Amino acid sequence: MQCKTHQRCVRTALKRAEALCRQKNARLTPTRRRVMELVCSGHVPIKAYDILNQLQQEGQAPHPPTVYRALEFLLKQGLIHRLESLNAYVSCTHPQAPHSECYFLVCSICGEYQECCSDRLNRAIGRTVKDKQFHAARVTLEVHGRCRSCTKTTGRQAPASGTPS
Amino acid sequence: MQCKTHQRCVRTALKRAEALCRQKNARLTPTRRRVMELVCSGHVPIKAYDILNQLQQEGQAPHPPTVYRALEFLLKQGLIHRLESLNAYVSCTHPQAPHSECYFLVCSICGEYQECCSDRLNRAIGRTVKDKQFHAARVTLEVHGRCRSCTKTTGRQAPASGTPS
DNA sequence: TACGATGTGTTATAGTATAACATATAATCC
DNA sequence: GGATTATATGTTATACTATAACACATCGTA
Repeated sequence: MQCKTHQRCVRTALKRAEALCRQKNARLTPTRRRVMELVCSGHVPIKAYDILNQLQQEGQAPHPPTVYRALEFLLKQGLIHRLESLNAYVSCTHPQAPHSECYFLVCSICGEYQECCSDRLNRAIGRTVKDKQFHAARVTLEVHGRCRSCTKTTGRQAPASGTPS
Repeated sequence: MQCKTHQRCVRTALKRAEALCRQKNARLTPTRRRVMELVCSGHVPIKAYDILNQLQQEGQAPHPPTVYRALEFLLKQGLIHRLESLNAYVSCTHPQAPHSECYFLVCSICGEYQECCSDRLNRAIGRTVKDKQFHAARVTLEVHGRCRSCTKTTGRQAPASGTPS
């Protein structure tokens, strides 16, 4: 984990989500809040059906649409992102910033991801696209490989999914 | 379509695929060849089940694994690519070149795609990744937007899927 | 020809996502 | 407050995407 006390990290993210929704006059209902919390709960992308299973263990017995609707809401508010190459969701690390494009580095060993926004990359993509006289609306950039700590500790194994930090 | 006579374009791609497989001692069986042909048949990404349906209309009655195996083979040979953001497949425009990374521009209006390899982009991604001390193994870069001709002809509609060029 | 490797057929099922319609809750306006 | 509208959720069913597992066939070669 990149943070020492991940619980605090989650609390912060939720506080930010609440503030942002209030500001946008969007309703962060209990279900949506709980889904947000689950997406934040690790530094690892989470799948829709893992969220569903988790909710079902908690006494609620929601059906898939409930989860997908919550995810859709959170995506729309910019609170989370979807990783296309994994069919999985991650929380946005800077939801308050009016962000252009976000890029993701995903470690194939430990499963953790980093989100990065790079002007350099934006410019490079912008130029390439412009060369082709293409008008970009949405950019998906996902890099899979080994993160720093997994490159150092070569044989490192992926932790059990859902491990708290 | 970007080419005048798309049939020739397909023939060329198939010839290239044959040569490449011969060279690599890989077996381009009739099924694989036919799947390759279908992937090449438009400048539009094609879905696995569209391939399946097409094959089923042709008298063969293959099951999903047949199609996915053929796709897997073609991916492995570098003859096609998978677009993660669409769950769809496209033929590679330069299978013979030992290519590092390929980027895709996909038009949301007409559905056509362009494949581009850019050293500039490679460098920019390489630098960003290096900054994070990340070791990249696979890069997914897919840009959705409007292609040149759809930007010119604003109201242009997507052609019926499967239209030959 | 016998053997191992590779490719295909077949059945079943896992995993991901949404359509469509009913019901409930919240926000607004009179 | 009560009617009205908009938004959110519940529920059922189904569509779409992909793979596991095992049987059978074919190919290349010793």
